[in-house]
Amino acid sequence: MPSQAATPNTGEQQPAARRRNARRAQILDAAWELARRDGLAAISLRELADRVDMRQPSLYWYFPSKAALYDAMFAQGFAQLVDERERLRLPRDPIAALRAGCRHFLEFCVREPVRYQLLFQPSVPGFEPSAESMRVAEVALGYLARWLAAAGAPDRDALDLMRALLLGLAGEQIANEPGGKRWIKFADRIVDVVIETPRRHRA
Amino acid sequence: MPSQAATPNTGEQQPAARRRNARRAQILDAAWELARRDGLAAISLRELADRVDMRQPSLYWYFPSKAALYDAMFAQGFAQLVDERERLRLPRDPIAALRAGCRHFLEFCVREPVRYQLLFQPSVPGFEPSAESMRVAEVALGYLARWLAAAGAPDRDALDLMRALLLGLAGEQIANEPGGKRWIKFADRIVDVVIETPRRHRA
DNA sequence: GTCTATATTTGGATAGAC
DNA sequence: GTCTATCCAAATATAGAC
Repeated sequence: MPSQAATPNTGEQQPAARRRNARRAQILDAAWELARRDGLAAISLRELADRVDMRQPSLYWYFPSKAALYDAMFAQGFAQLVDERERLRLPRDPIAALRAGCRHFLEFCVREPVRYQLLFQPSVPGFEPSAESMRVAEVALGYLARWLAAAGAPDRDALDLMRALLLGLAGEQIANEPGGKRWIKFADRIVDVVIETPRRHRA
Repeated sequence: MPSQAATPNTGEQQPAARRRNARRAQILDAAWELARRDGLAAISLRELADRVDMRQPSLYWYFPSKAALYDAMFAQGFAQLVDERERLRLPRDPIAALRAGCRHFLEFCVREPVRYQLLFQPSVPGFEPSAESMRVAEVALGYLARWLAAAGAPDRDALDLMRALLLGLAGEQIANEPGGKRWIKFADRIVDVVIETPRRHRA
């Protein structure tokens, strides 16, 4: 997992700030590694510090609390999603574009199950993302909303349904057959459902 | 939540065993209560013991470990689902029956979010249900499989898809609007998808 | 910025008397 | 069956020197 967007990183940075951000990114990388191995909730600051050749209290110079660490991971995860979506080369046809975008989203989820859990499931007992991190999450959701609107489904129901069905497929794929396609192969089918059925079901 | 099926309860029971099972059920009830308040992973054996007027070590006479407590909750949750499904009065028409069964499932999930998390999400860090508990879970899944088969979708794909879409709706409903219908109102629509689309999508 | 040392809390689990 | 007493491990967080 690339250690991008560990910090807003907007504008110029003094060398000191640059080094600090690089170290933060390094810590985040190690945190994801531990999360992959033991689960998100089981990240230990002691072991995390070991991985980056630090003593545990030194982490507090980079993150004021463990919750802040989770929050940074949360924001980083959505920043990665936004970044990948920005780089996608989508077909011109809006429906084909929506399909491709959804397929990418499913692949994004199953590629890193632990990231999926942090971003889309209430996975860490006491953790709630900060308002700033939620904004990044909403930016990511905006892409799906625009793809849907371009494909002829601009309403809230379509977005709700699309999100739920995609997360349902991703969740089952990850829980039951990580690495396979038994669930995510239904991607195109559910896209058709969302953009086709509103006419027939006048709820 | 009724404290049923705390224990297999098959055959006759000596009075001593009966009292023990009643106490187990009482402990389970209190555990669900704590889970609702603080989350599943945050259940503390000390506070749990307080709730049933015991000292913490006494719990170990009823459950050999905390994992065993979670396992009993897991089995109990699925037993409740099976029990409710057994009592359902379904329409004769197989498609209408499938719809009703799915609507009930969604209602079952949103009625007790913490139970949904334990049964259908990897919610407690180290917990894995025992083989015996998994059998109860499979019995529950069997109902959905039979309803689908009767409605003309006997294949594995239909069951996979149905499960994923239902869990997707339930998960979003619980996460974003507990108590509402913004997602579960799509129940009938996704049922139609699963039983109608196989023809058109020859995957 | 990073360290040592430590505070503080909390948790699950066990031993053994009664 | 239930208790008291205790163990042991692990965690986050803080204080303050350098």
